[in-house]
Amino acid sequence: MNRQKRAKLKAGGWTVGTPREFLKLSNEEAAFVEFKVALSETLQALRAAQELSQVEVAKRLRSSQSRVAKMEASDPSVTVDLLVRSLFKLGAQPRDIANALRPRRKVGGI
Amino acid sequence: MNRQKRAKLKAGGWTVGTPREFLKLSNEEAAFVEFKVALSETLQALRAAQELSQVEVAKRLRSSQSRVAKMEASDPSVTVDLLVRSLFKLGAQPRDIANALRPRRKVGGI
DNA sequence: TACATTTATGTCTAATCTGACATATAATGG
DNA sequence: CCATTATATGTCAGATTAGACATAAATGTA
Repeated sequence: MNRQKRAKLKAGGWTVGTPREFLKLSNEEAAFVEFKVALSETLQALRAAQELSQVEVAKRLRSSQSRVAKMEASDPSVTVDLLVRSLFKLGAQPRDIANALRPRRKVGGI
Repeated sequence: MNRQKRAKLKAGGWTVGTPREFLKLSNEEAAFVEFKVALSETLQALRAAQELSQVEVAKRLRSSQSRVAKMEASDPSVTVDLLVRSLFKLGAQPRDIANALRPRRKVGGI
C-alpha cells in the first residue's frame, strides 16, 4: 500500500522541490506516472468531445461513475490496461493514443 | 478465467477465418491485443539491442525469467502496466513507446 | 436558500496479476 | 550424442485491481 499512499500524498503546504522530488519518484516511475496522466487526459478530452457525463460513460464502459472519476484523476487504483481498454471502447484509434503519449514540448521547463 | 483461456486458445488445425474471427474478439478487444503485442515486440527489440538474455533482463527488472518470457509472448497474464514499466526500466523513452504504438501500414492486408 | 445534477472520495469483495518455482522444450557448442 | 545455456509453459500464494456502493463535495439554477 506504500506506493499508492505515497502517490496519493498531496502537499499540505509549500514545498521547495519538484513533485518528482517531493514524492521521491525514480525516473522510470515518473515516466510511468506521466504516461498514465496522458491517458487520463485523453479520456477526459474524449468524454468532453462527446459531451457525456461520467455516468453515461460508465454505462458505455459497463463500469461505474466512481471508477470513471478515478480514471480521469489517474488514481493509483487505475491501471493502464483499464485506461487503454476504455479509450478503445469510446472509439479512440491507436494513433490517437500514440499521439497522446508523445511527449509535449514544455516551454521554460513548465 | 474465460478471457484468458479464450485468448490462449490456439487452432488445433486449419481454420478459415481470421484470428480475430476465430477468437471472437470485438474490434476494441482486437485493438487492445494489438496494442499489447506492439509493446511486447518493443521489449524484445530492446533486449536484442542490448544483447541480454531473459535472465539478465529479469534481474534488471527484479522479476523472473519466466515472466520476461511471458511479457515477450504477450501472455494474457501480462498487463500493459507491466510492459510499460519494464520498457521504461530498460531505458525506453516515451517517444519510443509512442512510435511502437503507431499503427504500421499493412501491405495487402497482411 | 433549496434542489437537482455532476463529480470526487473512501471502502469493501471478487477477480486478476506478479514473482517465483518447477519443469519442459529449444538452441548452441564440443 | 551429451552438456550447457536459453527460452517456454504450468502453477500457486500473496499482492493488486475492478466494479459497486455509500456519501461527500462541487456546480448549476430556480
